[in-house]
Amino acid sequence: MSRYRGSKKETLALSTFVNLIRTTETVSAGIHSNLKEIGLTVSQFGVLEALYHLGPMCQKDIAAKILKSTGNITTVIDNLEKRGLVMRERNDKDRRYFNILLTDAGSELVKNFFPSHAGRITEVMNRLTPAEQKELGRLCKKLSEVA
Amino acid sequence: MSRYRGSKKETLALSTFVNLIRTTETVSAGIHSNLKEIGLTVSQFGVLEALYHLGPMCQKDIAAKILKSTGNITTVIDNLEKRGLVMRERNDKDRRYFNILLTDAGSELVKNFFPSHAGRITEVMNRLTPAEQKELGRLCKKLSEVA
DNA sequence: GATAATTAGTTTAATATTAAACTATTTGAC
DNA sequence: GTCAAATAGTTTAATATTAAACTAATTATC
Repeated sequence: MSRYRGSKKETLALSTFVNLIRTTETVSAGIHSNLKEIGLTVSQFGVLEALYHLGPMCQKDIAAKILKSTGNITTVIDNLEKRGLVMRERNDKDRRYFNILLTDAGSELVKNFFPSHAGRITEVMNRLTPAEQKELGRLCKKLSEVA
Repeated sequence: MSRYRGSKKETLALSTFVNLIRTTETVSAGIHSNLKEIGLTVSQFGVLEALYHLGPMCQKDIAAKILKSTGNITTVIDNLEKRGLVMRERNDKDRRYFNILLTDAGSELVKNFFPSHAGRITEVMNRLTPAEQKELGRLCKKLSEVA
């Protein structure tokens, strides 16, 4: 097998890319595994977290924040609404918008869960020294920049 | 908002984590956007690629390779099989297994698509110098290690 | 001021994804 | 050799996810 041979530059790029993707998926899966305890999906938690840290937002902004389509946000908000964790509030200045708000239950849930969540992330990321974390951040920023 | 205050170490860990996740998702989405051209999902392409580079495999090994559940692989293989890109072949030594093979059409598809796919990855990763890519690889490896 | 273009959100149809319960087969322990 | 445990794969029920077509509301243009 291994029927494809690229240049040295290409080989390095491919292996770095695969390494990056797999590391991120593995780390992310480990950190999010505890969400099952509170019966939330990663996207549901992402929405609650965004609302908690940034305040009420319309669905389009939520979609941009968690990098998903607006169609998907409709579904996720529907499910969160069914469980009483968020509310839709029609914007009366511009009736195309909903303002999405955390309910008290939603706010409580994030408040209670977030510290242990942050602790889990810290524990994993602290496998790197602070200098290494800063370097990783710099490399990510450079990778994201649209040249 | 911003109702949560952690230590300096925690703040660095959280921002590095978010940066890593968002960068990987953005980079990955950009690279995989061309899959629409050939009507494949990311998982479908991942399966074809694994079979192409590593040879025939059973479903459990495919699942491990692309970091998905075996239940999911059943669905993905079903859809690839419907399109004539892979075949299931019962293993006669141990009839619990299927050997999953690329068809000629599947093999052709990967062979034709892979060079431009590799090119796209190389283009993005080359925003980093080779030394930076190696350092990113080292940091990923360190992050993945179960201490 | 009527109408065209734009915008926020929903719906639809398709595939993905998981955990958990399940079937079929093989292996291991007595 | 028989029965229990383990293993590969499937199914089920639920949510996720997207692109594309759609509705309702707003803004811009003439």
